[in-house]
Amino acid sequence: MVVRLKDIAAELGVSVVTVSRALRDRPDIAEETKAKILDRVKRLNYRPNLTARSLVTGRSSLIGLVVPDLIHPFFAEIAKGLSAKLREKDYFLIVSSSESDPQLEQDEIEHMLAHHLDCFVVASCQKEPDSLRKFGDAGVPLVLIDRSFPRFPCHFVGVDDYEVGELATEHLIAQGCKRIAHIRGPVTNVGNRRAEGYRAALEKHGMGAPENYVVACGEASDSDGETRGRRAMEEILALKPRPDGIFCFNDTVAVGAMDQAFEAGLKIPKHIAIVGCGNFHYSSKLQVPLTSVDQRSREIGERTAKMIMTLLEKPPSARPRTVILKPELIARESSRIK
Amino acid sequence: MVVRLKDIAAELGVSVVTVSRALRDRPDIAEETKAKILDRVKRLNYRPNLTARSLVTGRSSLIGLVVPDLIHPFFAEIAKGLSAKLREKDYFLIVSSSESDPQLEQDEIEHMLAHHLDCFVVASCQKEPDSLRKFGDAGVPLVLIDRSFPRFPCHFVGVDDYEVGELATEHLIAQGCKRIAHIRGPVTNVGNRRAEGYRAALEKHGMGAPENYVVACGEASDSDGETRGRRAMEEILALKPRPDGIFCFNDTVAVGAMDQAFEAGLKIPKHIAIVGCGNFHYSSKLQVPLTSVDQRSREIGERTAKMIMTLLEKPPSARPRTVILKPELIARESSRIK
DNA sequence: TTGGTTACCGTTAGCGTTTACGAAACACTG
DNA sequence: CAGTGTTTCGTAAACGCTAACGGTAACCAA
Repeated sequence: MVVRLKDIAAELGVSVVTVSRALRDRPDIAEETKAKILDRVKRLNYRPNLTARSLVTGRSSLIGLVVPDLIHPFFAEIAKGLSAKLREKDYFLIVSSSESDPQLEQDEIEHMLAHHLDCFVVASCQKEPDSLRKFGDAGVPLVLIDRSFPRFPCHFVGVDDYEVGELATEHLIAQGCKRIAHIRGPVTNVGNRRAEGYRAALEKHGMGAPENYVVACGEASDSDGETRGRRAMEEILALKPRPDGIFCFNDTVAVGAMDQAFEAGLKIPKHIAIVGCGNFHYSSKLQVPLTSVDQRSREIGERTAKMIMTLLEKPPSARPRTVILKPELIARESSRIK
Repeated sequence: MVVRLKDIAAELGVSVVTVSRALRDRPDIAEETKAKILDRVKRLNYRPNLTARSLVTGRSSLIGLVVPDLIHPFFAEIAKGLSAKLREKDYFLIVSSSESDPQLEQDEIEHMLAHHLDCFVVASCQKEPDSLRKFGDAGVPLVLIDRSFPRFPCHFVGVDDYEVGELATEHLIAQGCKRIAHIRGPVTNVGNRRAEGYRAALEKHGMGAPENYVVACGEASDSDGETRGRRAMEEILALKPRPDGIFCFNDTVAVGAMDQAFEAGLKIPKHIAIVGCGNFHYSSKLQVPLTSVDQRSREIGERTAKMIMTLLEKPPSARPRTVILKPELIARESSRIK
């Protein structure tokens, strides 16, 4: 049924190795025989069994991608950019969604390791990086994206989240906001750094913010981000004096926050200015187009692909490689106070 | 470095096969030895090499998914539902985005076939199904989703697109629209069936529509769907008398169409009612919340996973299995005429 | 001629696992 | 006690491919 190397070899009266050589474009084969073989290969519609090849070469041409949520535009963009670049080098992407569940993430990674993938790309939802050390043990390169860990040196591609918080807050200040609140994300490096950037920007302008101006909304990257945004906004709207500007952890949360504000009869940006993060492709289409900090998801995917290639081509270097992209603020209606 | 069956066998003084039996929970092994082996397996953190297993069993536990666009919420949802269900049975998903390019789709499928996946799930952008016949030749089950082909019997999961067109159009009629136009999608089964449903609904109510009320916008599933929607809307707005209701091929196109209407100074739904298709998760958050026909993407993913399981467990049956889901209209502001 | 190089191709031995088969030990039957 | 069945294990072969090595023939320089 399915054609093997052996079949082609038998038909042409050559050895299996010779056919293999022709297919992999090896130098030690005569042009004439090579042509003959390739012709037959094409006519028989032969496809090399990559599983078998993988077993002997130890390379599978498969890359693992584990993200918290595949629907989330940020990760979907990354997956797309990554997949597109990898395709050029004949690599495939195996994806898995951890649903922001650290245990599930661990299980999936453990399972993926059994498939002997060439490299892993993980946007990890772990609190501590301990479980990620198994990659080192297994000798498989790991590239973290979006989220890194302090004191865990590892290849990384993402934006500087401190800068994200700073950028958003500076913008609100420039728009004339006096009382700027923050709906912060989970207690992870990302959440912490954005909050730090937010505080730093305020202090730089001699503004500061009371403790209760920072409201946590939990694991905001999953699908109920909107609900979390609504709940956080409820708290914020109860504050006195009411904040006049909010930096939201991401656009999903911002959408929920805006909904809640509308229900309370408030106008955006007149009463409250909103800045989100992620610049999802629908953020410009919202009822009130949302100002957002772009996280360069497409570039993250592409740069990650590039990093993987150098990682796989060159001998494993001890030094972790890092690509930090500059976030970019896209100003829209939701923060246009003037 | 990496532990093999052989290593465990050597440490315990048993044969490789015995260890293999313990791991796969085979009956012909003593409980005592099995416990001893499993204990050692756990302590050494052994992971079976699934590549090697795959080579001999002929099953890889990998499923291929090829869709036109990974960012597209419809396909992203499908990927998520599929991946979640497959995980329960220890299957992984290899994804690829064809970018709505038939040639690219063919190449990717061809390449994927070399990896000896257990099953393929394809939302094909081919005009003709000829290139899909290779699955039959290769003996790999194929499940088409979202898009099927007339006169090409194949496993299929999706909604009835004729019904989609009918449902959307009936709704516009019920809302009191008198001149209903259609921004149609590509000349594929999906595009054709929706247009047929649209025409049928009109005729059923004795309305009909002039030829130029149907405007094509091309391959609308890719990322520039909005631009295509705008261009199509331009044509429609030039018609006299101007249509008062439009059924758009999908929500992305509808967004573009609405933008164009806004720019022309029109109000939605007052001057023109809009119905989209797909019910993307942002459609309810738009400037004017969009009425849309839900395509049950999550269910498609899950039902596809279920179908794959029966396909892989049971002997290959000749009869193609088909799951046709009922589309559901979600009424929102964009068509609320009263 | 001899020795050395090069071009080309085959033989052998795996890669890590599973399947098929057989053997040993033991218990049970008549 | 021979014969039969059952339980538990090992040996050998295979899955389809590639890496490593060896061998042959042809050609060239000394």
